[in-house]
Parts: sequence; structure tokens; C-alpha cells
Amino acid sequence: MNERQGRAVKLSTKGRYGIKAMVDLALEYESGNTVSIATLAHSQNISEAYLERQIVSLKKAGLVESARGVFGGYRLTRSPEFINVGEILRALEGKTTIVDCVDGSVMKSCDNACSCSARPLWLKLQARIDDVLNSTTLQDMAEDYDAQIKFINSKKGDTGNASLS
Amino acid sequence: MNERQGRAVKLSTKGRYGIKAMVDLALEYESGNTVSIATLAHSQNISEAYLERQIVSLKKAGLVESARGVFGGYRLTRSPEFINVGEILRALEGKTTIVDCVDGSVMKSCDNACSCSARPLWLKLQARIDDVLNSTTLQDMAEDYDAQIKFINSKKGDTGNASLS
DNA sequence: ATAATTCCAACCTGAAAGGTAGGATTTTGA
DNA sequence: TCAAAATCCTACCTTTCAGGTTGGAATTAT
Repeated sequence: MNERQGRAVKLSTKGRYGIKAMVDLALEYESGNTVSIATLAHSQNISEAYLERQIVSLKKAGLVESARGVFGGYRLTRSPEFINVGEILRALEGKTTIVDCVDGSVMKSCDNACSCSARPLWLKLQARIDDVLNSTTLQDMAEDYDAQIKFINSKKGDTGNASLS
Repeated sequence: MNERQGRAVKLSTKGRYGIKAMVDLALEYESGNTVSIATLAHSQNISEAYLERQIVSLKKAGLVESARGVFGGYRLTRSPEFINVGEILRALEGKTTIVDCVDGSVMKSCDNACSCSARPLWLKLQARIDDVLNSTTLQDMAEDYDAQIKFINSKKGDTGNASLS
């Protein structure tokens, strides 16, 4: 009784903004440039202050590094192909488990786990979700995005430049 | 900016309690008996008043029917094999979409859906989740549960009676 | 110096999760 | 006929958290 947790694969703004920011950083990874929070926030039409807090989480998790001062900003610490979205979401939201009793590490808050009629379902769901999250890399996402932009531009008869800022 | 929605496949208590209650009802379906809220709530160690509110949602959705008065209670309106957990969760939580922009029916709250770098990922995730939710029936869950109980009882050297109440 | 940036910490707000209380109505059966 | 067992119904309460703001200190290139 008295359970409290809105957690889950909730895909709150936290997770969504953070992931999109990471894709933006992935697109800039080759160039070696840093990207400022202002630029990232502007690209998504969101508050700089709010995005900053997500980036801090990503930095703590070691996924991005920062440079202060003029021309400062953020860049990925690893190549996009070695960063999967599962890591990113975990950095941003703490967990990606839909209920506590399927969290491999802890086995808390479920007294009767082994006789629970719903647990097999939760496990199956969790497995499918983990599968997608852990197998999708930032590079995959960046490529999808590039292709999408090129497609849109080709329909508009544009030259097809897809860049940030 | 300013997004507000804790929705998602959040697996709150609402969804979890409701689903487990439905499994209990599924186990009693063959007998034709109704099961009271008191019994259902007791089986999960939760508040009757709180579970009642979930059952009301399930009734509104046409998944259960009720009988009032002494010996009253609830029973499924259909055979467990024709009720999937997706329906149940939708009845309890309203939606099972992880973000609005992957909701097939509405296409709201995402101005730049077609150029969103994260949308392909959300779509993939959503598809996996829907797949599990819509392909798992109450009957599947009841069978899993029965098997589990029998297994536990056999290890205890019991006769293997798995019943409610 | 100063402008652009990251860094940091506190604070605010509304909505929803999770839960409770209490009574009206219906039905069975002693 | 009346009491008990149930659903039905509505209003309320409390805590947490998503989502966001504010303001300033520290750092760094020009």
C-alpha cells in the first residue's frame, strides 16, 4: 500500500529534450565543435535553463563534456555509434524500468513477486523496451534524421543542406 | 514549451492493480461466479475504495459487468481469451502511447513532427509496446499464473490447489 | 574589460497519483 | 420486514513530481 512512483518509460520532456539535444550533438561530433546550450535549446524551441539541467545530468553520466567561456559549449565524449539511447535515458531519468519488480539489481517493494499474476507480462514488456533502447545508437538516430531532412529538402527542390543553428 | 502530461506506459498502481484484478476475475470466469471488490482488494492487499475506482473504469469500458446486493460482485463480460491487456490499460489509464506524436488518431502538440530527430525511435518503441500489450490476453496471464502456482505448490509438496479467497 | 559562456542552487506552480470518507441504493435471505 | 452485503456515487485530502524560472558566480576568448 501507499506506492509512489510516476517513473517508468515515461518519456517526459526530460527524456525527450535530452535525447534530441544528444542527436544535435551527434550531428556535430565529426567537426569537433562544441555546441552551446543556447543553440541546442533554440533548435528545439525550449527554455535554455531547463535544457541546461538535463545537460548537467548527461555530463555527470560522462556522456558529454563541456568547455566554459566564450565559444564554450558541449560535445559528446564518445563517437555516436558507441552511445545508445538506453544510457541517455538512464542518465536523464534515473531508470528505464516500468515497475520496480523487474529491475534486475534490486528486488524491492514487491513482497509476493514470485506469485504475482502480472509479473510475466511486466518482464516481457520490459525486455522489448530494453531491446529497442539498448540497440539504438545516436548514430542510428542521426542517420535517420539526415535522411529525413534530405528527403524533405528534395521535395522542396532545395539544395539539401541540413545543419544546426 | 510548457508541456504537461505524465501519461505514457507509466504502469502506475492504477494499471497494475487493475490488471491483477482482471486476472483474478479471469480465474473465476468459468465458474460464472461474481467476485466482490472486497475479495479482489484483499487478494492484492490494497484498499477497497481505491480498487473500486479502477473497477468502475473497467465497467465503463464494458470489460466487466456487475451484480448488486448480497452475493453481488463483478465478472468479465467476455471470455478471457478475447480480452487483451492493451484494452485494460487503455480503460484504466486513458492511453498507452508514450508520447502524443505517435498517437495514430491525433497528431497534436508537435509542430515539427516530420522533421523531429527522435520520432523514428518513439515509433519503434511504441510498436514494440503495442505488440506486447495487444497480443497478450487475460487467458495467457491466467495460464501463466496457474502454472506458477502449481509449480510453487509442487515444491512445497502441497496438493496444488490454486484458488482465490 | 567585457561578452559569452558554463556552473550552481534555490525556488515556484499546477496537475496528477494515490488514497480516504461517507452515504445512498439495491438485493438476498433469515 | 429488516438487516447484512454488496455496488454505486461524489466529494475530499495529501504528497510528489514534472516542468520551469531566477539570479548570480566562475571561467575564458577577444
